[in-house]
Amino acid sequence: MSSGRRWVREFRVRDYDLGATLDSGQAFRWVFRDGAWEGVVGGRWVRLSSGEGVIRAESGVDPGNWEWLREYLRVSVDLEAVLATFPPDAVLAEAVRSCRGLRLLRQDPWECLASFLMSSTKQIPQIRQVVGLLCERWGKPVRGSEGGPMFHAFPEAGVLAKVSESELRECRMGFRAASLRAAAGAVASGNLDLEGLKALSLNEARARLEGLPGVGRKIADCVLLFAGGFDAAFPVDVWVRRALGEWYFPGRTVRAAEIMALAEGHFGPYGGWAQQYLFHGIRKRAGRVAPVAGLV
DNA sequence: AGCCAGGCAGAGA
DNA sequence: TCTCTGCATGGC
Repeated sequence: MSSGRRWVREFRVRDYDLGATLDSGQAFRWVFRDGAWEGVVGGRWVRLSSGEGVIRAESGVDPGNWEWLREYLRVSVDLEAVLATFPPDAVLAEAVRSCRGLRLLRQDPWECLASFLMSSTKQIPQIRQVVGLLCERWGKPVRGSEGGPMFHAFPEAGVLAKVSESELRECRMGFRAASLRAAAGAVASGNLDLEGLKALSLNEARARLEGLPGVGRKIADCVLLFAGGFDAAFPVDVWVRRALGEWYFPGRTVRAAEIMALAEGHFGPYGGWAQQYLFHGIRKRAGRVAPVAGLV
């Protein structure tokens, strides 16, 4: 083991469940090891753990002023204020109770888009595997500490744009490879300005993303919610569809249009957060969530 | 062994 | 506008 210098920063937080946040299907690169979460954010390795009213971040290389991590974790978001915007219904109250401290991250738009492009009809552990393979093969090497083991950043769009479809398929992503390659080309060429989406309306930004092959309503909403700052974007996947159907329309079959109308109209300006509570809540109930607790 | 997974797009009704 | 289907791959 290296005994070199370590940089540490503690963020004062309350009601922040790091495990639920990092392992609820928003991001796919966090690994829980020796009591902490290890990952790479914006090309920087970091190790996160929960303490008494704080999130503790460590790195073995100079992290600068840590603002990149504060932004990623959205430490300054007032969760109580977010929850106060939720409609007062019993279903949502129960979901919030079962996932106390779950928060949304602010991720890099390219990593988020690419990851969710590879996600369709895959289980979360499988998505993690595919993303991991992609990073190992084409991501820039990153060290967590002087002389320590090597990690990898998420591959840049410009790199993936030059990779052949069959090489991408070697990362086990199957038919999704062509879409990933096309998206990488659009981003690398400047044809699609992901940062610029943040200045658009939700509908405009969504339409831009849906212009990419392989990106429909659901993947677009994931990117807008998890990376674009659109807290009202409400991705509807199989789990959320199940939760809305079972809990808001119990005992009968529901048409897809009814689900979408509820998703768009019921949950308010932080609907995406409500969506994440419903998603994590029903997956928890189904036994699909690893029991790593840690509410600060 | 067969069904399902943080979907999408094209075809046919 | 709805429903059906193929697409790759792996977990359960």
